[in-house]
Parts: sequence; C-alpha cells; structure tokens
Amino acid sequence: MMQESGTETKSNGSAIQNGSSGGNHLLECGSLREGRSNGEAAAGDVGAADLAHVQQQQALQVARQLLLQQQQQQQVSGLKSPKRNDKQPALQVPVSVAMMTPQVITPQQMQQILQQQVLSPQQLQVLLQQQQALMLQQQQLQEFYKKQQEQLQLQLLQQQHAGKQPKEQQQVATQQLAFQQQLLQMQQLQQQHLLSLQRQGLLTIQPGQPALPLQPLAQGMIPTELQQLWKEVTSAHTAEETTGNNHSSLDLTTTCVSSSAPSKTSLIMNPHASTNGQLSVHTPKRESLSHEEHSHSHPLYGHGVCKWPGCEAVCEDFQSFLKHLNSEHALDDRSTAQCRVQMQVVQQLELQLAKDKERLQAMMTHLHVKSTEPKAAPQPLNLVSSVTLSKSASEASPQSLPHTPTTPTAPITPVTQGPSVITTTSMHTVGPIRRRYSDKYNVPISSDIAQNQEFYKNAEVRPPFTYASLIRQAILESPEKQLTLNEIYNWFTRMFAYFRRNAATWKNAVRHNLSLHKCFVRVENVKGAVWTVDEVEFQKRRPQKISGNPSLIKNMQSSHAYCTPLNAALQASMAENSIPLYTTASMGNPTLGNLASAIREELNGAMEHTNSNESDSSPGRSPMQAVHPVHVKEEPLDPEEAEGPLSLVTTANHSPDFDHDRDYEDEPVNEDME
DNA sequence: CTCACCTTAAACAATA
DNA sequence: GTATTGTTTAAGGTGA
Repeated sequence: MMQESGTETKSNGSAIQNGSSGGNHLLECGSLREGRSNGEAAAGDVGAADLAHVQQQQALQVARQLLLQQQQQQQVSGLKSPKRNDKQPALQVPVSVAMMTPQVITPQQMQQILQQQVLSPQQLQVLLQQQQALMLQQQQLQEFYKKQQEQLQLQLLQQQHAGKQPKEQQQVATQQLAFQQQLLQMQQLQQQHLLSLQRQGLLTIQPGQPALPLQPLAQGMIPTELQQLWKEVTSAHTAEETTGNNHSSLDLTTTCVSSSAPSKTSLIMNPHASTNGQLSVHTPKRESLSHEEHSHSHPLYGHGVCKWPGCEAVCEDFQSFLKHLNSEHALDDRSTAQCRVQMQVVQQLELQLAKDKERLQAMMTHLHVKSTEPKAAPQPLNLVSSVTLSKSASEASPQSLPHTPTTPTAPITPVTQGPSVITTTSMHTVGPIRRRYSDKYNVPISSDIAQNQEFYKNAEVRPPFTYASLIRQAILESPEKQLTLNEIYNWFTRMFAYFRRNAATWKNAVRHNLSLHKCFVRVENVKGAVWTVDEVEFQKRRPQKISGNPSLIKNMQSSHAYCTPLNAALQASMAENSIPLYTTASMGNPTLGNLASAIREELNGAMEHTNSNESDSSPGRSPMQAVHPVHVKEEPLDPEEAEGPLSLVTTANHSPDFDHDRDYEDEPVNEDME
C-alpha cells in the first residue's frame, strides 16, 4: 500500500501529463466521431456478402475462361512445359482483379474499423469470432482437401494400375502446374493490387508485417463452384465423348507432354500423397480382397453412393460400387479430365487454406494479438514513443504503451497457436482513449464485463463505462453488495488492466464519484465504512437520457452497425468457401462462445431498443442486473427520491450471470453493520 | 448555445 | 507525520 501510494504520488505528475484530460478528450472525440461515421458507412456495406457472392460468380466465370485460355495457350505453344511457378507472362490480368475483389472486402473493412484503434469489446468480439470461424474454415477445408486428395490419388492409381501410360498422368500433373501458375499469377496481381491500395492509404499495412501482403491470396473459386466447374467439364467431356472418342475431347488432355517431373511434384506437394498411395494400392479394377477389406473406408464410396465427383450413383453394396467404378469410371479421357479437375480442386483448396491461414495470421497480427505469454513477450518497436510510461513497467500489466494507429508495430510474433487463446494484452490501448457506449446505449454492464472479462483483465482497454457504473458494478458483485473503498480499488485493478496504472488519477476519480453521486451511500461499519448502491438513485438519472430518445436509438443502431459489416464480411468469407455459417454454439471455445453470445445479446439489445421504449430504463435483462435494494441505509434518502421513477426498479431482478466468484483477496466484507 | 453528465485535477479535512 | 479516506470545487469535454 505504501509502495503503491508512493509510486502514485511520484508518478502523478507524469501520469497526469500522459492522461491529460484535454488531449484525451480530443482523442476521444476524434475516435468517437470517426467510429460512428465509420459505423454508418460500414452499414452501407451490409450487402457486402451478396456483393462478394456476385463477384465470386464473376470470378468463377473468369476462372473458367482462364482455364480454357490456358489450355488453348498450351495447345498453341505446344510442349512448353511450365516449370517455374514464380514467373510467368501475365495473361489474365483483368481476371485476377475480378477475383480479388471479394476477398479484399473483408480485411479492408476490418482495417478500416481497426484503424480507429479504439475497439469496442463488441468489435473485438466480432473479430475474434471471425478468426475462430476462419480456423474452423480451415479445418473444414483441410478435411475437404484430404478427401479430395484421397479421391485424386485413388483415381490416379487406378489409372496406373490399369496399365495405361504414365503419360496421361504427366499431362495431368502438367496441367495442374499450369493451373497453379495461373493461381500464382493471380496472387501476384492481388498483391500488387493490395500494394496499390496500401499506397492509396486504403489499407494500412504495417511495414513490419510480412504476412499481411499475402493476405488476400488467390481465392477466386470456392469448392462448390469448383465442383460445378468440375461438372461442367465432366459434362462437356461426356458430350464430346459421345461424338468422337479418338480425339481427346478435352483440351486439357491434348496438351502437355513434357517431362515426368511435374507428376512427381504434384504428388510431392501433397502431404497426403504417400498415405493415399498406400490406401489406394488396391486396384479398383480388380475386385481384390483388399478392397473388400477396405470397403468401409473407400474414399469413393460412402453411404451407398459413389462419391466420384459428379457421379453420386447409388450402389447397393460395395461390390456393385466396384462394378460401377470399373465400368463408369474406368480410365478414359473423361476420367482423366475429371481427375485433373479434381487435382485443381485440391490445389485450389490448398491455396484457399493457405490463404485463409495467412489471412488469419494477418488479422491477428494486425490486431497485435499474440497467443504467447504476455510477460515474456518483447515490447513492440514503437515502445520508444512513450518512454514516459516506462515506469509502469513494474506493474502488473507490462503493456501500457499507447501508440498511434499508424505506428508500425512490432516484430511480428507469428501466431502459431490456435487463436482460441487470445491474449489481448498486446492490444495495449491507447490508454486514455475511451468510448462510453454502454452507459448510453444501455449495454448491460454486467454482461459486458462478464463476457469481456478476460479481455479487460489483460488488455489495457478502458472499459466503456463511467466510473459510477463501474463502482456500482463492483459493489453489486460483492456478496454483501457493499465494499470498502479499498475493495473497490482492488476490484478495479483486478478486473481491468487499464486501472493498473495511473492509480492516483482513477482512484481520485473513484472517490470523487463515490462522494458526488447520491447513488453511492456510505455506511458506517464496525471496521470502518463501506459503500453501497442506492439503485433507485442510480437509475434515476438514466431515464431522461435514454427513454424513447430517437437519436439514442439511432446511436444504438449505428453502434450496432459496427457488427453488421463484420458479420457480413464473416458470412461473405464463409460464403467464399461455401462453408455454412457456423452457429456460434459450435465454437468449442467457451470464451468465444461468450463473445458470440455477447454479440447476440447486442443484437437483441439493439432490437429491443428499437422496438420498445419502455424497456429502456431497465432494458432487456436488466442492464444493471441487480436492482437490489440497498441493504443498509443510514441516511434517509433525499426527498426527491420519493418522486423518482420507482417503476424502473420493478422489472429488475437479480440475474446472477456474474456471480461473485471468489478471489477476493481482500478480507471479506464485514457482515454485521450498523 | 444550453444543459446535464462525465472526467480529471486538486485542495482540504478527518481519520487510522 | 504519513497515508488513507472522504468532501468539495473547478475546469474542460461530450452529447443531446
């Protein structure tokens, strides 16, 4: 205590400088307005998902053309074997522009929003959710990718065992490489586009981030559409097949002789190749025993249906499936072409996976989120910008260094671990900048704090609540609904990393608020004095502000609009990959589940506010969760209290969504009081 | 512009 | 005497 106060007083001067009110308010004001306008602007992009979808369609079209173009080109150029993936004359320039547009949306929106640097917990929640969704996406993609690989390998080996020349496979692989080259080209073009965006200031890419420029990699096609493409190719094949079989019916097959290297590389590139090879050692052609043994695990057979891409023929049993496989999917041009397309699908998925991984990493990097231990984490580069705060390094939260949004941050600590454990400590924030939305928008403080508990504990984010609200929350969380001043202090420091520094300032504010507001009642105790909350008094000041105020509702909506574009982007991102929208419940991580529920709550809250004015004063699930009558009141309430809107209190009941857990390191509150 | 609210700062007194 | 607690005033910012 003595120590603390010592540092307090000592640090007071500089602390005040750092957190000088004038500058703070300026910043706050700026960020607030920016945020709001941004939110509104973003609200206009609600259709981003649709737009992205349309663009995806366009991109698919272009991709088809691209494919054919490539085929023709290869036909023309004869045996030119595309070995190098890095350099290739650009031939489909406009294509990639079309293809990249959809993906740019998401990170761009994110960046724009993130540029404010003042992230409301909800925003962060959405971002975290997005990250989690991406992880799930990747998992699904990986599974899908595995399956495709298995199919592919099976087909290849089937052909091999059929005794046909390896030339076909070489062709396949060569084609695959060609396609890959094109994808790489598109990547490059996208990177160029990204860079141009960066130059225009549309994107803030921090120089220290190697991952970010790779962020929007080629991602034109989504698996379903690739499947569609597959079908198209297949049907085209079939059509031509009927007409004449001598000529290779598909352009794909006619080209590319070249060396055998490509086929190898194509196999090498796939980590599953070996296992798949093992798996498919058994020739489908021969109805061997081994096949029967593996009948249950045959990648091309499941649920009584042939899983050959585009087939879906019903096979009663495995035997009939084998017959079907040998008859319908024998080694011919069509199967070869299908196999090629399948390879492309796999390649595309691979790229997609890589892209999403990088995107995820870039997102997290941009958010300065580290999954590593906060304590060992090296300070960002820009820590020099705030030498004055270095004294706080000894305090619990080392990351107390504000930085400007434009400042390049940090040695990028690669986010290797799963993002589920997101330690946001590094999102040191802008200490003084704040945004009080919850008080005004009636976002329940209890749920906000509960759901963002870890966030507030680790990140030096100023909670968007007034001191009065926080104090009240602290008191209401206590078992006895009463706290000493010191216990209130402790609650602040325990719950919020932000309040682990500049103690003199905010402690003074706490005391000031306790004394100033009538809603805080000081109760003499045996051991001293405790503070309680007069809920009626506390609620009294709210109605005038909130109830039915259309502008407030508008604010509520605009604040809600923060989520909308992000959700749209999330959905767009999922739509990109034809991955169904995850229910938040499916997210295993409880923290993210909380975050998701927070989002839901916010949405619901917004709806409530737009729908009913009555619930404003005690909105939803009672914003001020526990409207417990104060246990003890020594002094009679002010006469005006009698005329207070008592109805406000009626709806409230104690919802123990944030139960007094425990770790009150402070001595328990004295129970007997005067 | 006004008003209410909020934050920060600071002076001061009472008390442990 | 010092630190803590509590009260009060003032100044400045924000948003309706």
